[in-house]
Amino acid sequence: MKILLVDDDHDLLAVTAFALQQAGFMVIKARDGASALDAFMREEPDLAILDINMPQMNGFELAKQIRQRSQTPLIMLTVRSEEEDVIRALGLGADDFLTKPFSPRILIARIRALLRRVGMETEGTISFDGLTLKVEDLSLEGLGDQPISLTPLEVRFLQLLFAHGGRTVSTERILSHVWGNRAGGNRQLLKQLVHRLRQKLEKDPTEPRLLKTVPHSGYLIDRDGLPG
Amino acid sequence: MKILLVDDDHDLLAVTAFALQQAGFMVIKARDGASALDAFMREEPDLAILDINMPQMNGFELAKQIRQRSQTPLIMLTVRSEEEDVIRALGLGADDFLTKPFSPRILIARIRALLRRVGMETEGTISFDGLTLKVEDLSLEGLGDQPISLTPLEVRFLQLLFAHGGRTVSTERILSHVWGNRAGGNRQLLKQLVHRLRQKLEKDPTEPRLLKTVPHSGYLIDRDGLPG
DNA sequence: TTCAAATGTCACCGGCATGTAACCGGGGCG
DNA sequence: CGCCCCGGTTACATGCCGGTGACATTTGAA
Repeated sequence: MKILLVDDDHDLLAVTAFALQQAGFMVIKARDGASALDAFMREEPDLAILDINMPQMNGFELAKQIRQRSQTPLIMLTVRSEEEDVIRALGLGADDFLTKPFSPRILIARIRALLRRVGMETEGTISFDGLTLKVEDLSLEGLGDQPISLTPLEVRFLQLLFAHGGRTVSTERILSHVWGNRAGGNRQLLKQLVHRLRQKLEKDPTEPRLLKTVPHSGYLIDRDGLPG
Repeated sequence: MKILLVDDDHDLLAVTAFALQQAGFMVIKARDGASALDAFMREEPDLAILDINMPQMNGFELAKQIRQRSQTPLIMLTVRSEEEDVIRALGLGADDFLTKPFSPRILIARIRALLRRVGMETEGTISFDGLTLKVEDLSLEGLGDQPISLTPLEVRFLQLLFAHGGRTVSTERILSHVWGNRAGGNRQLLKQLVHRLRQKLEKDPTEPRLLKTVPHSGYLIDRDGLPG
């Protein structure tokens, strides 16, 4: 999991980066808005943490620039705890906001919560209406007596559908989530993934009850399709 | 957008609920964990805000119970700002965490950010007089018992009519909205779209009650044509 | 290195959404 | 009366999308 960390305070940058690395994240560092945007484009991090007060380009502008390009989760930091700042940051598209000084453990907990919400968390489990997806075990429980073992791609796919709790997820979203930008809009990849997954999950893969297609839109996990 | 608000402090519950209603949310209130869980199952809110300190069942346990069933966005509240509480709450599946006292504006901003991240902030549905157009699902509910599935073009068309809530929309406007510039003023396209849509929506497509023609002008959705 | 699982690529099919053409009937109008 | 514009209707053509099976390639563990 790759995180872009942007702050002009050298010491804080170092100590926060260290904490994140301890927690198992790969950290890209930047010290001003311009180079941060550059690094963002080059490295394509899974999440970005931006300080608001910076030379060159401040955090607000940087957040705006990033949001124009991608939906990457954003957490913003500031020393000031002005109400206006928080509202402005969240309004610009930031997902969370922390006031300095903050505990590294809390930052990490919030990162995890955010990654979980976007379906990118690589630890723990996600449950949905009787089904439990064990991310680390690559398995899904709650269908038959036996847990069903999954492949890494299948887990990433189900994570996204679970995180959206029964609502339709568009094919574009799925493609970018499972394959990243590398996918190149290749729908064939998704067709195969769905096909293979249905062989495992559905009693009758011809008539899907759980993993349903919404034509010209996307896919969804359907609670009505569950036994009982 | 329906929000479940749970807090045992009567005054705070009232004032927060009021602020949320002002912001345009529908609020379900509960004052303890047990009845909150009950209300959650019954109302199926789009988001829940839980206080941690509560009689019967505390916020942690409530969050855990909810998370076993669904991925509904959760925001947790507490007076104590203990680091352990925050980490525990986020670890249990909460998406955000606020320490009392908090500004209602910030709560609302964080709600919006969360809904946006989950994809619920977008115009996912448009309602008009008992009819609900679900854009993501390409479906229309409120006519028969079953939702009616639509095509992408039909959704774009109905989006425009719904947005104009019962007023006539000119053919030119429809053409450019549904087909963009590519339409080239081709009336035939619209004729077909209307015809096919009436086959789905109208009981007697010969005698339209819902999707009416305004000769030499355009089309409109007619509330009088609705049952009941 | 070897082998099996996971993933990517190709080709094809069937169905449906959409586009296109032709025709019908009414009404305004000369 | 005869013309034509309009909206509705029927019929058919076309292309895209999703599903499927077969096969190639990559990856990872033994």
